[in-house]
Amino acid sequence: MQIKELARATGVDVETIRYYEKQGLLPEPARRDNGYRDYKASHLERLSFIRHCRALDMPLAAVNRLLGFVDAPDQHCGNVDSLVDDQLARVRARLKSMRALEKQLLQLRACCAGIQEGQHCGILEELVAAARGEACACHPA
Amino acid sequence: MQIKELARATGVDVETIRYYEKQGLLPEPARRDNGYRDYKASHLERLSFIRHCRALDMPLAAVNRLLGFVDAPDQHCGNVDSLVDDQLARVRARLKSMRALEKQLLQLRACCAGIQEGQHCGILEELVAAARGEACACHPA
DNA sequence: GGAAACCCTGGAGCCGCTACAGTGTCAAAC
DNA sequence: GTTTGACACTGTAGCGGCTCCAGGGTTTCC
Repeated sequence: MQIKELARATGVDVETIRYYEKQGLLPEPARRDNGYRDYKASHLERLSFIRHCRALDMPLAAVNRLLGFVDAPDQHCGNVDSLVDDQLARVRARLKSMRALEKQLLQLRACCAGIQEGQHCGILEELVAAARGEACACHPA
Repeated sequence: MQIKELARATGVDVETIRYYEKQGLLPEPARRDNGYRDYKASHLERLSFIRHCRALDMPLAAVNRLLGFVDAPDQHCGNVDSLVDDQLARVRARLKSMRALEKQLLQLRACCAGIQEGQHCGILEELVAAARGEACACHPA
């Protein structure tokens, strides 16, 4: 299988595949006489695995460790568990701050609602006030 | 005011302040005889403004445009409005995908619940199955 | 006069790609 | 046989928003 076929089969960009190889996530495939990479089914599977983990937004380092467990399946499973837990914790932390952010932006936007009379922009005034340390709509005291 | 004082007053790292200057977000301050930067109150205010926008997770380019509106306040306010709207849309899109992610990770973690008998790791099996294109807990068909 | 704490510049590193430039190879069409 | 086009290769640079480091200078305090 040429790289393009692997790319099509997995939905991963060609450059990304080469990048994963360079990062040691995907084993180096055999080469044809012309130097082209020649992938086997095992590469496809491994690449799909990687993409699946990436779809869960795991950092490549975590994916790499997971691959290590796949390769050495007699390892203790608790390590896998904690990788997933870590990822979950990261996602939840981000969710929390994103929710706060949404609220702040909504409040900020409300400052501008319909005024728009040239000189006075409620949003800008809010932001400038906030920069002066005063209470602001998005970050109330 | 020396850079360290400005850093303390705003909670921004010294290196980050220099970075903002290099990026054109913070105007170059006067220099003392020894070459040290000498900041004024206006710098403090501007830096606070930048940090406030960054706290709303606006990209620096958007912050820069906002600063332009601050400097030329007779601009039409609708531009400011749409900057905030864009940011809100970005945040909401990320919120959506993060929520999906949380769900997926929860389902994945449930595969492992308490089994842990050496050889069989539910999570790994899930991920490997998913890589084979089968339905998986985190990404059901 | 020596140590600690500050300042400077310029450049590299982080993540996970993405996008080149410059070159080589192969298959099909003319 | 040659020309086109799609594919392949390597290596390097860029993105954002910092963060850290090396290698130097300055100030302050004991």
